[in-house]
Amino acid sequence: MSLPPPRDPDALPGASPPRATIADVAREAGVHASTVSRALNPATRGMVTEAVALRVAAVADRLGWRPSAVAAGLRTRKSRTIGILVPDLINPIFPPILHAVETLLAAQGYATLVANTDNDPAREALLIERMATHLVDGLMLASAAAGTGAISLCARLGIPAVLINRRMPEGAGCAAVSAVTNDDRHGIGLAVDHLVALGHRRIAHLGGPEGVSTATDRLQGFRDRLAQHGLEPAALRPAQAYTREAGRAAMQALLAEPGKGFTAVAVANDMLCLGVYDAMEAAGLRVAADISVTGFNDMPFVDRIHPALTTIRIQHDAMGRQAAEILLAEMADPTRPRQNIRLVPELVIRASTAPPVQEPACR
Amino acid sequence: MSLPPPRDPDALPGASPPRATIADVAREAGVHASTVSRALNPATRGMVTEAVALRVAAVADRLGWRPSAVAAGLRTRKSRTIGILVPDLINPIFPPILHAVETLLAAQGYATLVANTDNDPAREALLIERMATHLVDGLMLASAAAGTGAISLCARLGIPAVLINRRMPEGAGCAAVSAVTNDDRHGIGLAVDHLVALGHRRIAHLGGPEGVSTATDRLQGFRDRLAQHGLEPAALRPAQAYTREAGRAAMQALLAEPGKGFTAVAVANDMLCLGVYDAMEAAGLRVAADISVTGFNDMPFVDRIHPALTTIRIQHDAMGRQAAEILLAEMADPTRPRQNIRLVPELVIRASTAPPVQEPACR
DNA sequence: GCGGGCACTGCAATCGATTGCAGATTTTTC
DNA sequence: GAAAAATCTGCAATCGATTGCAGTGCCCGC
Repeated sequence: MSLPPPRDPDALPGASPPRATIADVAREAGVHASTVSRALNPATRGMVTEAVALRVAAVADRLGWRPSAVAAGLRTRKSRTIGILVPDLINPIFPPILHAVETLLAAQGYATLVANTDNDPAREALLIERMATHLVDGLMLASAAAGTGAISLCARLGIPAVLINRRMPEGAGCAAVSAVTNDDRHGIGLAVDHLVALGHRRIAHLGGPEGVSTATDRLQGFRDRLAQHGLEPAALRPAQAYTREAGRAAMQALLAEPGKGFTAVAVANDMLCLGVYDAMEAAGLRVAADISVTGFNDMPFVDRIHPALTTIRIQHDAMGRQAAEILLAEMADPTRPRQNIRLVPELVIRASTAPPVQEPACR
Repeated sequence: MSLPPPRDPDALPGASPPRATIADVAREAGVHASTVSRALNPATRGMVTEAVALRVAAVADRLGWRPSAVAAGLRTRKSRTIGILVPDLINPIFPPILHAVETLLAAQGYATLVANTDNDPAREALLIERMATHLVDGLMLASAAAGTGAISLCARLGIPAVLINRRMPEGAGCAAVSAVTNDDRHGIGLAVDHLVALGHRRIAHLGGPEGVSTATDRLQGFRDRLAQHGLEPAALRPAQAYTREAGRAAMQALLAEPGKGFTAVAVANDMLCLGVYDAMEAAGLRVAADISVTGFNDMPFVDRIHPALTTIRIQHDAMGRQAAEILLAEMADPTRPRQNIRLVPELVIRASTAPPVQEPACR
């Protein structure tokens, strides 16, 4: 077991005890610093005699030596640090993903640098630059939206990156970066199938913010599946952001739209659904009874909102793990072919969907 | 504006373009590297002639030079990185706190290393060691529980630390570390007052895991305030952890307890309340109508669960900001007296509390 | 018994920036 | 106009670990 380095008896209360360095260990063990380095690094340990390795390890332990990731990083140009950018940690779908990523990376000895972009491309670029400054070995981007230069910035900086939950549009350098996403088209299709099976014919879509792959894919999937059922969208409207407030505003607008009327709305994201509930409550409409609502993500606690949300469950955990694994693999071999993984989501039926009433509640 | 460094035309696809160093800038600008360093560092820029500084800055910009935090850190022993340890990022009270911390620190040029301890003291110690390895300038601990050596480990490693949301027990080295917490005793008192005002006389407490300051303070506050009303606790039971499942188990046990019976339960934490709702549903009891429930934290979305939770709202944002400010101040001046800040929470009345029924629903 | 080969270990350079010190230049002052 | 002071800038060491190369010693085979 390691002991703390001996405290300097007359050290100032605020002064930290000087950490033992590799040179201290070398002196104490009677060998050269380079030998210490080799003995203590599992990868090079075979290069030194067993006896020396043991002695060095014992001394290092006694002195409480800890490697300096900074010094090693300067020489090796690797920091054993991975950066993770999320648009907004407050959105509860991210913590589970992050947890999976962090757990896997920590087991491999990596530390994770986490930052919020707040959906601001300028801030995103700044944070990537800053992470480059800290010499991150790789980046996980849960924040990338079309048009932000995030991917090309990473490429320019020479930082391996993978996308989580979002992907680049087909064609546009799609092959340049790996991504682990949900099969968003299929997912929203499940919601449409469910609503149609319940008897709904006038179905609206409340989408995500433009430029975000989850939004465009879900919109696309919505139209396609509806068409397969021989139906037309009853109404379409994107939210300004994936927030509760944006969901409320968009639903309010949808309800105010003249004409058509709809008996169900497939919403692009659970967070938006909270706003949809708010808007419906304000308009005196009942979820399920008047208008059926489906979400997307099955984020924590939506089983406890009222009425419990019918939604599409995604694989947070697998998403985080797979993305981390791909990143590690690409760091080890940058020429590795890029991957585009789609995890398949499933429908979770709860209480926010019901057969339509005869007369559409909304106009 | 900064331009990317010129691409090497025959660079391998996987090869990253070599970053410009301070020496490159020095050569190009016709000055010594030390002058470049001084010219580019805002703090030392005054030591250099304006004209030289401008010229160096121009060259640096043209070459796309970015400082290497790693190299600078090696020399200065500062990484411009702050570590943050949370017990479990999935608990939604942490993301808002983290967001506030991250935003404030990022504005000061700090990056944040985030890790989950999963409530495991061994993992916590390991992570602290690893962060020390990465030379973090300071640590924010949202995970500290009594008995873990986290604080003394930080002290031994010479890393300034502040506690968030949790604090050390009085006496036990309480002065050794600053903490920003809620006034948990007062907070739970508000819940008790509210329940008593509604007419409840048989009130139970479902507490947090033992050894965690939020749990002991809230328990203490519960007893004290109840005593002030001339009442005794109807029942007391700690949960094993701050999780939904632990809440369910504890509530189930509470409901099975023979004797007394209670018409209301003050729960130590919103997350536990979700489990309480689960247990009551399973037992065929209605929240509010049969047993009133109060939470703590006002975490996101509890206004949308059914029935909407009456709870104690804490100041996430202020908590994060103040803790970050204190940490920065203590990093700048380690002899600074420690602070113990208690933020005052407020009661948010929703639908999970109601006057008691005549006959206690539970036994 | 001698040379070749192998297995260790030490030497010294290196990563990229910072900083105490000293030298050089300019400015100030008498 | 010279001495003193102030202002810049360069030199070189330094932070702590890694690693290519060279050297030493040992073992083995012929």
